Amino acid sequence: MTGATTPARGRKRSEQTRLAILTAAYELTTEVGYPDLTIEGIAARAGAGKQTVYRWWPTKADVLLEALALKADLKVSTADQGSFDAELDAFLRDSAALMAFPGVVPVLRSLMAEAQRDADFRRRFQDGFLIKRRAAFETIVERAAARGDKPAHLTAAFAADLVFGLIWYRVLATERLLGQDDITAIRRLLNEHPGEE
Amino acid sequence: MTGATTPARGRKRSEQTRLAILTAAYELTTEVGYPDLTIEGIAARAGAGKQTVYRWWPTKADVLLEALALKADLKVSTADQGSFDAELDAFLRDSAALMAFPGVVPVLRSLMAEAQRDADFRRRFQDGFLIKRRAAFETIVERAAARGDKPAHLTAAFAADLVFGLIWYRVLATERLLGQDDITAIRRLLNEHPGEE
Amino acid sequence: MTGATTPARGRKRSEQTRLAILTAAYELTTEVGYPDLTIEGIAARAGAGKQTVYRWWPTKADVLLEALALKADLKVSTADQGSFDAELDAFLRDSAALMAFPGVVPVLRSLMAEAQRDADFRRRFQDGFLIKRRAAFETIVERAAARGDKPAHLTAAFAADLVFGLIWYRVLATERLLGQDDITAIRRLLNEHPGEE
Amino acid sequence: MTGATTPARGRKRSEQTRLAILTAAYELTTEVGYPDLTIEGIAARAGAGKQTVYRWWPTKADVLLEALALKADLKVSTADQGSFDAELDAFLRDSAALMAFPGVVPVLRSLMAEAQRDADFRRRFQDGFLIKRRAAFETIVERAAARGDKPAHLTAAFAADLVFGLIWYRVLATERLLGQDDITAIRRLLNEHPGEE
DNA sequence: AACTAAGCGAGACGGTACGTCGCGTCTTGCA
DNA sequence: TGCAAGACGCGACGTACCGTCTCGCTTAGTT
Repeated sequence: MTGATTPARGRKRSEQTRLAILTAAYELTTEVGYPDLTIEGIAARAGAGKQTVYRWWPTKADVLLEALALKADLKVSTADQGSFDAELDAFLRDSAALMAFPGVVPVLRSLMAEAQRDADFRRRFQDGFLIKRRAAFETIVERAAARGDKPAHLTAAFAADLVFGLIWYRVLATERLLGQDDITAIRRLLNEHPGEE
Repeated sequence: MTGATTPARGRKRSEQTRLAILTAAYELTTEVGYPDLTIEGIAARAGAGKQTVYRWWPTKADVLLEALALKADLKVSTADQGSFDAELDAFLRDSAALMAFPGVVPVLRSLMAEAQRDADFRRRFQDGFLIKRRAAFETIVERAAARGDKPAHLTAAFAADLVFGLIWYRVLATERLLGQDDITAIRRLLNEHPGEE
Repeated sequence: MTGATTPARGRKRSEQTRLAILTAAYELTTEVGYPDLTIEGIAARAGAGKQTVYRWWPTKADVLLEALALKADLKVSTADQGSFDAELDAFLRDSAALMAFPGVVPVLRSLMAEAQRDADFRRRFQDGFLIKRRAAFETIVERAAARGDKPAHLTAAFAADLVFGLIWYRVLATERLLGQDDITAIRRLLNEHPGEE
Repeated sequence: MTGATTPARGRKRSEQTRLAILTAAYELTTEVGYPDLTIEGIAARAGAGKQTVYRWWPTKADVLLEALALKADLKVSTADQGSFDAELDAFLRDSAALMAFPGVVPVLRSLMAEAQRDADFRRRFQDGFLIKRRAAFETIVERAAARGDKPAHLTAAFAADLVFGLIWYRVLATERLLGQDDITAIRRLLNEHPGEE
């Protein structure tokens, strides 16, 4: 049971409006950029009232966070591929693919930026995005450990910090996105000499 | 000569006002947070006119970037310490020390966030902060390479991406700042099996 | 029969809800004032839905107009008292008594104000309130004329304008309500030299 | 001396903008009516910012009150004309003329309506309009008293209540404005038999 | 010493988005 | 069909800052 909430009186939330708002937010971000994205603009483009936006999302960043899930495939493969290296490769390719979706990189930048400004959104962004992806990665490392496949001295947490650090640093601080050479370099780094001496 | 500008007629820029503005900006950021930092607020707190702020800085982020240099020691040791590992250790300790300055972490977060929103400021932030620190780190790696001290397969650029990635990821995406254990882990990672072929 | 409407299908109008709405409107007006009186507020206080209010009254002013009849005694004595002066006295006392009902003066002010803004309500207010009271007064004057009791040069309409003008002006433009001295002054004015030619 | 206010620093108020706002308010009222008059609309029509309106006037009614003085001739003749009746006649003609100005009657209705809703504006309306006109009228009556020209039993205050009551009642509660016959009737009423017995 | 530029604090200006509030309409499900 | 609940499109509210623009004053050189 999901709680004894009152049995849903009154008019129901319009799914059509919800989608119109999410789409409008995503498109507007790519068109005018996040700083010029406004709740007013989202509502106007979606043919919705401002109140309707405010009723369901606390900030424009939250709209965008939900829109991201609607527009881009956020799934990360964590299937057992037999070896740590193969799973790592799959994970990194998935990540690169996500960022190749049109509009995703600017949205990610904007959300991370917003997370620096708004402590409440920071938490929602961590819970709704960062932690999920991190958990997927850590699953891989832990399976590798169970398999005896993992380099020594490499905790799952530290490996995650390294990998996500690299990805995010590239996005936030440089203009160089993750390429095949980077994937190769990471795989070599994390696989080197799994504590054999 | 950097241009034959007319030899400074009229009243000179007030250094006192400049410092008052930088101090006001830094303090206000720690007090109310970057999003609630306003040019109006800075000017009022500094006892200055808005025009004076706009005359010398394009955005509030630029004021803060300059204030950071005023308030915190941005120097990084790049002195030759004989070994890559020793210099790496010194560099990481310097970095951790910078972030221990009161108010520095919130300011760094805010500047990086602003760099995601404002493409012009992004460039100024990269040139005025990110690239400088990166150059210092790369100097260390290159000296190690010259010394034959550097791990194989590790370019200076990739090492820098890894290290700064880790540092920034911790600041931006988590609440865990760089600790002694992290420094140890990085040193081990970057020193492992130096050039075994 | 007033029309061959289908003989009332479905649920009947709830008298209880009607009274709850009228009472809520009246009380809210005295508590927060007419400008802050809202349909939403009335419905909420009455435990009714907004739709129910809109179904039966076009505007909040109309609710209040009906509530006035519920809360205050709107009856004016027009009984034949033998003389114009006696009937005038009774009429003026009734009027003063009405305005002594708690909450009546603010409501009258609000309704008259609304009548200036909304042409449709203006008509309903005139028909449902102003004209009725005016008719009562003119009845008195006309009976006086029939009796030979009426001052010369005094038409019923002009006398009504004078009397209602005085009463309303006091309410709308001053803080001085009608007192005994005013009643005396009016009686003297309207009775002076009755038909001396 | 008009007070030791600080000696006017900063940019001065723009008289041009002030007039544009007053004109816009007056015109909009005649075009869309007072209820649909909005500060936003006034500012937009005047080519001004909303803040500029709010800086100088507390409510739209105050804008209109000041606009009235700009647009209509509010002067009332109180010159000594030798007799009470002549001065009364002049006063009533002036009043009728004011209300013949295009747009004045709707504005007066709106201001009086607003004075019923907003206690603060009520005071400003009384001080800035009602009391001034009343004072003019009472001057006339008092001069008549000094001249021995005034009817007995007629105080200046009561006469003012009667006259302004009639005028306002006509405007607020009826569609019949003050005409020549009304002026005649009032003159007769206030002049009749000046207490000669 | 008089003149001429700036720089400066102050603050009014035209804008624009904010987040809130109430409007009047429209489901939705129960009586 | 009436009704309570409540989501919806809409649009004005009054506020907050934006970045620009006078103002009058101060502070330097330049004549």
